[in-house]
Amino acid sequence: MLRFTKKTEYALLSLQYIANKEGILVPAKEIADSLGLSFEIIAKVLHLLGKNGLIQSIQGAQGGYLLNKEPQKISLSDVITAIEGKPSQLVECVSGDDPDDTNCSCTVYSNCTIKDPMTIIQKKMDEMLQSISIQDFLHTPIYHSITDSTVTIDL
Amino acid sequence: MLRFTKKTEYALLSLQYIANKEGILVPAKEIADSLGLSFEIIAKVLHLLGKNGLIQSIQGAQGGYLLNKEPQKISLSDVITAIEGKPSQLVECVSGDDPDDTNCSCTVYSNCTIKDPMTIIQKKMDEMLQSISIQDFLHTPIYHSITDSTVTIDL
DNA sequence: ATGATATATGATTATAAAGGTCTTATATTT
DNA sequence: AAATATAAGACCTTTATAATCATATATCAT
Repeated sequence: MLRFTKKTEYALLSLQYIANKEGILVPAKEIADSLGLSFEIIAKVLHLLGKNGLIQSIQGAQGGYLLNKEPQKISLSDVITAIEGKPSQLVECVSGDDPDDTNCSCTVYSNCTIKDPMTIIQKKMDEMLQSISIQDFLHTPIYHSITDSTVTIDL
Repeated sequence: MLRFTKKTEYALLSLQYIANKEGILVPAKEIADSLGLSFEIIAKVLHLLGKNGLIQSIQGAQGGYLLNKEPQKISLSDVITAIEGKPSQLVECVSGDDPDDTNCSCTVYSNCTIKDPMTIIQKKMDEMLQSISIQDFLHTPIYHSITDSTVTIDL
């Protein structure tokens, strides 16, 4: 359906939140409360982002998360890959980075007649997803959190 | 999950097939047989393409389908919209053509902090989908159908 | 007219993906 | 030891996808 999953959406919101804190350890609960979402789901998303090196996790009391790279070095493509476990694939048999791959398990079409154009489309999509970073999600007009009363206004 | 649906895939294969016939009426059964897919599913896809003006349908014996516009005037965006009933939306609340829309029903985030960047991403995606046409799916190296023995080789 | 061919359309069913909750384990600080 | 916080897997519900089934309608050929 060509739609981001909710988890990807939550990941972007969380990364935006963490980035706006600039280096301060942020616990999952704070993010969940701020977004009005359940702790469990945000914890799961953050865990995936941590496992894939996008954020750093510090366990234990006073623990939390912080970015592991600069916002402009975390691409939308990175986020999707971290959350979904593999890069975006518009169709099952086209991977993008491997243009001549024979991973095509579709026995439906004896000779696949759309693979070549699909590979080009996939490549365009990848370029787009890689060109967008968390930096593009910062400096929103008004940023407001519940647990902390600072209001950032971008002029 | 950022993936084309099977119906969209079938629509592209069907449009490619019809376009390659250049003006000859093609019945749904011929396309289904050629692709090794069920008649019912192809008929349903073709019906949607017809209802949305991408192809023309002629009912009755000796009937079938043919393109209603030139291949370069049928965009990937048109195909998706025809099949899914509405344009592609990366997130529920961002429509693309209406940048200041307040269709955002998400009560989750009191102030949505990702809407603006999402609108930009949606716009980029729309541009990409509109830039690709059925023309880009033609002239594949080898085209072979079961019901007719012609083989087109693109040099 | 009528039978054959072909599209139109809704109902139904099965499978897969998404979304979310619950539970237990582990790590760290105070 | 208690409190705080992440790690990770099991489980359940809902939604979307995929495909089939069934029936109605339109047109051509005889």
